[in-house]
Amino acid sequence: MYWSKLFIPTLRETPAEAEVVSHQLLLRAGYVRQLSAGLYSYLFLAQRSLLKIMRIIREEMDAIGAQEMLLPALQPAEVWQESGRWDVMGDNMFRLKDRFQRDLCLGMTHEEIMTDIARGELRSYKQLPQIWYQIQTKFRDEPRPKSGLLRVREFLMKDSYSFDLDAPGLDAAFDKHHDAYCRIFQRCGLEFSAVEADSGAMGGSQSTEFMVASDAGEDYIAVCEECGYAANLEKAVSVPQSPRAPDPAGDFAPEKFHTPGRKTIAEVAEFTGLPESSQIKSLVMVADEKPVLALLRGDHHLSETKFAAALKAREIRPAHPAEIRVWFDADAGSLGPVGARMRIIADRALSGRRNMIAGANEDDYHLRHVTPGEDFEAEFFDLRQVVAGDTCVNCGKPIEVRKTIEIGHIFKLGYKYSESMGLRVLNDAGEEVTVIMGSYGIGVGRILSAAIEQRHDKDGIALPASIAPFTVVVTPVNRSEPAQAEAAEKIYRQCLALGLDAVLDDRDERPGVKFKDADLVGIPFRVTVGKKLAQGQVEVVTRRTRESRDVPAGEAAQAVAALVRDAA
RNA sequence: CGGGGCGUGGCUCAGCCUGGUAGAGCGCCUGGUUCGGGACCAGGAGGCCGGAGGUUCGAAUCCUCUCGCCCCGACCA
Repeated sequence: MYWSKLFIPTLRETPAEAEVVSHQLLLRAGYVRQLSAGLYSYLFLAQRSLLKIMRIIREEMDAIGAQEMLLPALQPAEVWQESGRWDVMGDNMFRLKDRFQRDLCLGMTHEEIMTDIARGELRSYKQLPQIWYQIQTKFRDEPRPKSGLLRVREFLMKDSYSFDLDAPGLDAAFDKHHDAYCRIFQRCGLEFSAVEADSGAMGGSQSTEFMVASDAGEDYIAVCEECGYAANLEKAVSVPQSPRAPDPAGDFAPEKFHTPGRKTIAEVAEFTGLPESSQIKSLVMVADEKPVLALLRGDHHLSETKFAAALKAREIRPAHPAEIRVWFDADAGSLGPVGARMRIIADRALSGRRNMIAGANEDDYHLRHVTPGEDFEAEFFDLRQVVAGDTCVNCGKPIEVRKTIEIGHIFKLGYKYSESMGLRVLNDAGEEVTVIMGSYGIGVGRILSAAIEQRHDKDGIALPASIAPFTVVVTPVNRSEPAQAEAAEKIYRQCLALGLDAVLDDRDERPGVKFKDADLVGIPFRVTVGKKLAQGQVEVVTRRTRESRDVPAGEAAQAVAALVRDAA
């Protein structure tokens, strides 16, 4: 294609509304324009990249025997009511009514639709297993769209769904997806981690998330470089660092002492001269409308996911100050387990500790010599959030915490949808059995954003050839030199003949403008046709590394093709 | 939903406090000179100052309401 004819609206300056790098660059490089909060138009360049990403996804999905479909985005309430998610999804779902006042929604995901298709058609174990997928726009009424294309209200997802007769079948489908996903992300040039994850509102027994390390991300993962353990922070386990100071030995009774104005763990630590790890942190939570006191070591943080899981609670929240006042007759900052009249659950790191500091449930007073199991009773669970510096439960090496972008998530759904929606087949004994399902998502747009987050520099985007909008740009330096224009045109045609995705920068612009734009847009290879043409030479430049080699003009296209092959 | 910030040509922003006929740079158009990392000269187009109400002789500027966008938090298939 000829650049002069293309719509590539690059910006010299960074638009003010963009905060994260990928967003800034997508706007500056003319890939996207924003219509409204969380709604983006994907312009020519973005669409080319997305099509390449989707082609990779299709190739790998097809390779594991998955079949592509196209499903409605507009969906009737009935199927969501059947699965129970019409209520569960709450405000996250876009809902509307048709002219007959029937309830509809815009699909956030397609478990219900796929299950509905399957239950109408799958009758026999002989038809299993099946893997069906779709690449489509999905909708979520985000409370706060943000970070450019990372959290949006309308987004392109690939979702696949597996149907199996039994658990080993599901395991196989899950593993196939795991492997296919690794290949997809590798081909997209991403550095990623597959981590254990919480299944959340999707339901199901086991799930793995695919995460790309990035400061623009919203998720944290815990990783052990040594043994490969990796988990979402919501779920991660670790061995905490030992308390900073040993507990006082001896069998003491709790003893109240005055701590005027000392409310936070840090203030009490400073006041007592004892480290935070010698304190018991008391958090008042409300789980499914019932008060619960959660206890942690002073320097630890509560994992709300683990807390909810421990109580099997659907909804949890911190208690309001007014509630705390009523229940304890003291304010947050002076609370403790001794004498608390509610369910108490404690993190395992408190098990076996003695003579710690805790709030006295009286404003401006704390207790010393508080011993779990003696001075109060609690149920022990793992409630603690992993922090950097903890050690791995498998190998004892240090755990690292990384900020990440979630680009894929695969779930063993189990029987959640097949049970509620009645998807059953006959097995070889003629008995009716419920089909077991899995679901497997990839955020297509997120791959693009994540790739840019990982691969950019001060000059712009540096995507790998596999997903860059063009593979090579041929740039004549001086258009007024007919020889350069002719040579560039010829090289461009040779690139096309070799199957390279090429663009000829035939704009009547100064060379600096063309170089800057090519760098910004992120075309992996550039053939510069300039003054060395007099000696029959042109330059082949690699965007990422800035490496440049002179080659005879007639061999330039071949040289680029070779570089593309090497990179793949 | 709570807290904060911002809405002025396509983009980045000044002007607002202290009301008096709307500015700069970049981009865009025309002509010319240029041509290896976002050129130069000359000429030109383009703005209901987010919207509505109010105060005032007079509002981009002051007041009220409203809409939108961004950030932090809550939330996050």
